[in-house]
Amino acid sequence: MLDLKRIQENKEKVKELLLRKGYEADFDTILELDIERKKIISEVEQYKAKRNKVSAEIPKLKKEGKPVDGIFQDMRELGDKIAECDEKAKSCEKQIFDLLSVMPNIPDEDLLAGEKENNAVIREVGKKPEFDFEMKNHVDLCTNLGIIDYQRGTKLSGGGYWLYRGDGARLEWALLNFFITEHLKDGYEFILPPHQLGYNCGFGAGQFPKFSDEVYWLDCDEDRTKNRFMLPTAETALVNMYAGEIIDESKLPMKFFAYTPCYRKEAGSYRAEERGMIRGHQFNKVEMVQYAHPEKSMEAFNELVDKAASLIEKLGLHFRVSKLAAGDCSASMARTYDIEVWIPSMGIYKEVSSVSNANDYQARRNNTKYRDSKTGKPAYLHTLNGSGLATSRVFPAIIEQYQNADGSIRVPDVLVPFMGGQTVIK
RNA sequence: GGAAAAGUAUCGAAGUGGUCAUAACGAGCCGCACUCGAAAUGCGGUUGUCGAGUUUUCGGCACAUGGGUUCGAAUCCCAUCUUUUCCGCCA
Repeated sequence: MLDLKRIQENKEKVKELLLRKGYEADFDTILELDIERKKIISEVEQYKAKRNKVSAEIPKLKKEGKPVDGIFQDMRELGDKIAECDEKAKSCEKQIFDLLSVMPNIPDEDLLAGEKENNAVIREVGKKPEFDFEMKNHVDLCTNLGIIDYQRGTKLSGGGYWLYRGDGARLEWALLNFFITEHLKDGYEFILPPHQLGYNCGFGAGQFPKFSDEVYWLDCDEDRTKNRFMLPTAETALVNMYAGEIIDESKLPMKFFAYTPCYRKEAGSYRAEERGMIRGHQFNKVEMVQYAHPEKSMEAFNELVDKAASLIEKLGLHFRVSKLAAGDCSASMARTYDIEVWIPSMGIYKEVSSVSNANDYQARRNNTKYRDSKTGKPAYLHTLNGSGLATSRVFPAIIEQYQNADGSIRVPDVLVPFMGGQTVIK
């Protein structure tokens, strides 16, 4: 949710920044509605003040035995006026709210305008592995080893689902355990949230109302605000934990991570060209979230980027870090860096982590505040999130980058302890 | 899923149509006094939000949420949510 005050004070600047995201904002309607709203409120408050004053006198008059019928008549009329104004003010507020609800976050000023083509690689780690044999893709490797069962996954649930089997399930679990262990070392609190969330969580995270078709809905109420959905990322849960609360400043930053599967419809996506486990309807992910003081949120952001990168680095995978152009950041985010791992068979880098700073956008939507020690007043805090990491992209990268000539897979050193000492999958 | 009870500030809790909503009473927290210091005691302060002025301020709204009745609702009525207890089901 954007700050109406910031729009009032810097209309053109905000407009320009949003345009970098490819979003053409119309603020005039909203600003007019706000003026109208204030006018009505000023008016109705005078009526209400009068009603309160008169109401307080009625018991006294009654005690003195004075007639009050005439006053009741006047008050009834005043009551009607109040109801009418309240109605109008509410309508203005609702319109303003609805307009603001669908506006994306303002990108940070240093972001370039445009889409993917303007993303900038800011860091590259390791080298593309070279093979002195004919390299295979992860789908063939996994199928031959029997560690991923695509066919039976499809049999159970349709396209975009697979089964992890045997050493495959073990490798997946080892990855998750490795991530969890690393985050615990860094002092993050481990959370296992519900996978089914209420509408308000989707709204708070900024996914709804605009992207409510991208998740799986439970229940059948026609009114989606009454239904629950399967979370598309643990961020949706973590970022709403403190909705409506005022957090003591001394508790910031608060650092969490959660493991959940992520459920996504991925309707109309690139399924055809993305075989295997690159894009599924259900994948495992460990997600990191920080609640930060606004002045410290860049610091938190850098920490999250470094954490995500260090996980891949420890796995010994070749990857790069990209700073996304404004238009490639998701709607809720002011700034995003992607960590992309090399998938040899595809000849491209694929996102394994997306680290973002929402600034106060999510906090405004779900009303999460901290008490500022300087002013003593509550203020919106900043929320940040980053995958740490999504296994479904790391897994194929490991399979492909660690493949041997005979089709077996060497287990990355850091995972060996989590695989019970096993060093090769064959 | 069924039944009953409950939801008021940081916590416990009183208020059951107007005079007791910033909200009694108790505790916590902050400041001051007493003290060499602490404890104890005493005094004062301690919600959020919106609007108008912006140096002191004034006013509206909020008693789980949303409606309704009324000149007037924490209080009466309806719906929803949550919690607790009991019953049912269950890993």
